[in-house]
Amino acid sequence: MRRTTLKDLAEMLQISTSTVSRALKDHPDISNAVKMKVKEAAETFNYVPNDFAVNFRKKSSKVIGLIVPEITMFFIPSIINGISSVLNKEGYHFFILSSNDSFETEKEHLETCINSRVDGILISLTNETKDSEHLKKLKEMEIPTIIFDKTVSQNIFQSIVFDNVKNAELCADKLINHGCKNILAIFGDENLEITQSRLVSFENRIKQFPGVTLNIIYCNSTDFVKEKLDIILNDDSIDGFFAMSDETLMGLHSSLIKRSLNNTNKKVVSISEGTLPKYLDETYEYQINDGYEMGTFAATQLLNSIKNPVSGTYEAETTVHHL
Amino acid sequence: MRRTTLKDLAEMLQISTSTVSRALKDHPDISNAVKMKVKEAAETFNYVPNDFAVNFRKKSSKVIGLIVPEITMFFIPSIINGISSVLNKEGYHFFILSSNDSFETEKEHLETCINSRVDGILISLTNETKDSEHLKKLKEMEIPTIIFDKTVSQNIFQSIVFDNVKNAELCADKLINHGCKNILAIFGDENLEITQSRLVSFENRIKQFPGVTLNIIYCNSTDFVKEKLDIILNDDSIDGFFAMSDETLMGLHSSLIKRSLNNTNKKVVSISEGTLPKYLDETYEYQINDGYEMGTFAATQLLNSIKNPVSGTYEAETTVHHL
DNA sequence: TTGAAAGCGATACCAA
DNA sequence: TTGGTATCGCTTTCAA
Repeated sequence: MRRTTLKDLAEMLQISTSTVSRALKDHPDISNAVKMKVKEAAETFNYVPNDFAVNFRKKSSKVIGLIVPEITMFFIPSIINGISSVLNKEGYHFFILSSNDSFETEKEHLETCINSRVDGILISLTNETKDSEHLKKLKEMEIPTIIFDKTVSQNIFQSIVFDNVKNAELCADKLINHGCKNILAIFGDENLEITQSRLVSFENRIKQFPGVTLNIIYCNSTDFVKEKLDIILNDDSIDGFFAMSDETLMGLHSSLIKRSLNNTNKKVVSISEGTLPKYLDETYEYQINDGYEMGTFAATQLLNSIKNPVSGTYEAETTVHHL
Repeated sequence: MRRTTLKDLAEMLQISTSTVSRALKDHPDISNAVKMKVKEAAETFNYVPNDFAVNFRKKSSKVIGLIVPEITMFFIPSIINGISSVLNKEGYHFFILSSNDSFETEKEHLETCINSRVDGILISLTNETKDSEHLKKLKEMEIPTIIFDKTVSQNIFQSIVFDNVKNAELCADKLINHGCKNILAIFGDENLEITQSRLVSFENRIKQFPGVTLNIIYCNSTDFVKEKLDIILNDDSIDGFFAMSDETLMGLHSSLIKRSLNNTNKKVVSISEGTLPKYLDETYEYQINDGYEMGTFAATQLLNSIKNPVSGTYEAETTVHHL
């Protein structure tokens, strides 16, 4: 079914398309009589402006590309909510593209974003991504981009990350304050920067307390956590646990309840996105990485740089924000 | 920065834009010499076709609108993965729009989809949505639409739902087979069709076994589950639990471990999306509603009706698929 | 084998 | 206050 266009209305009313266009958006130049006539016709013929054509004309798609390494249940829903809340208000939409933890797919998605002329990009990098070479093209094409959560050390765009150092230290403090003497810390993929930063700060913090023993394990999946813990938990002297993420926490939780070790005096502290914790054991303690907040912040920063484009490289463009 | 256009290339090479356009897509009419020349120029000047303009010209946005009642951690990630997997392969993208459980917002999102000329819509309705009046416009405008998961009884489009009757019955059977005699069933919002269909079939099934007692509670939030269970669990004679969803299951789980009632001979059976269960108690049993599968199926059906548009109303259009 | 030109639906400048 | 017209970037028919 052909939809009514400006031209259709113009022909029906025997006036020009320019007049119709202006009447529809209450341009002051147009007489009230004409405005009325046009609006009435638009109403009766069910005229709907074609945003697609408008954006094309205005050279702005009003679309943002969101590229994430994977669609996880812990982080993605909250970050989507955060992003939506600021973008929708401003008339923007966004595509979700999942790299499925593949650097190649990430590159393809970037091409897709470029081809479809997104107005900006929000990207969280895959574990396979080691540098930001492939992002330079975006810089050349002057496509506003914000990197969030998973990033690399060299920044050519603004990036937004959680304050891993602070969070890991605070978790360490909680265990110490609870009087734990024999701590088991569970980390994720050893190669990730996110793991390393949490590891170093947690470890350093614990080391400041001489009487405390620290054991560390790395598990890049929830199942792996369970597997390792099945053995480790035979050591009943462990009195404190640290999980660096929701994924590791879930493995830990599963193992503890299996052996009925929850509800004991063993303390569990974790860095978490925050949605899940309310479903687990109420005695666990958390340091929250708020995905919603990251989403709103990232989207806001992106809209800012879309509205105030800068040419060349400024310091402000490569700022790292700690949440 | 202005991006290189077809016209730019044409001017540089002193040939027409039509020739450039055809050369770039290996049209048989074009001589190899010209093709080479054009492709080389395109390469050196970093030419990227403007999908936006192409789609505009072709009157197809290659965009699907995904409207969901809310962004939950249980269902949304898997359904997004399912949808992505089929759409991306076909060169389509999709917007996510969350109605935040508001009928008004749902209507607004539909307008948005219409305005931005999406090629099709995938929609799951809010709890507030009582009929499909507001969807008729889509029918008039011939916008291919599929309703999934949360739907209403009158269908003017194809819909895809989980087989609630079957799943609830199978869960009942599992409890019975385990020898449970005093069952507590936890349901969500009493007003939802999804609740009613599960309720009726579960109840009917249990009633077929005379010696079995069934208690039912309704809780429209995880917290509410915990609250109610805090009292109910004083009744130690309950030997079987049924949770109708991930949300209710999480409340149940939380309450059980709090009282160390997991790992006992009490049986827990639940209808679940499937991602979460592997993190909980390994003795729980599930009947899976696979979100990924629903996503792929819905997207596939949608692409079908985009490719084979039908005018008027056919029976096939209003089919209800049970997953 | 190539080019000219119309057109997708809207906007905005310049005239009148 | 209104109309004419070029234009956004590309595709596609019709002619040459």
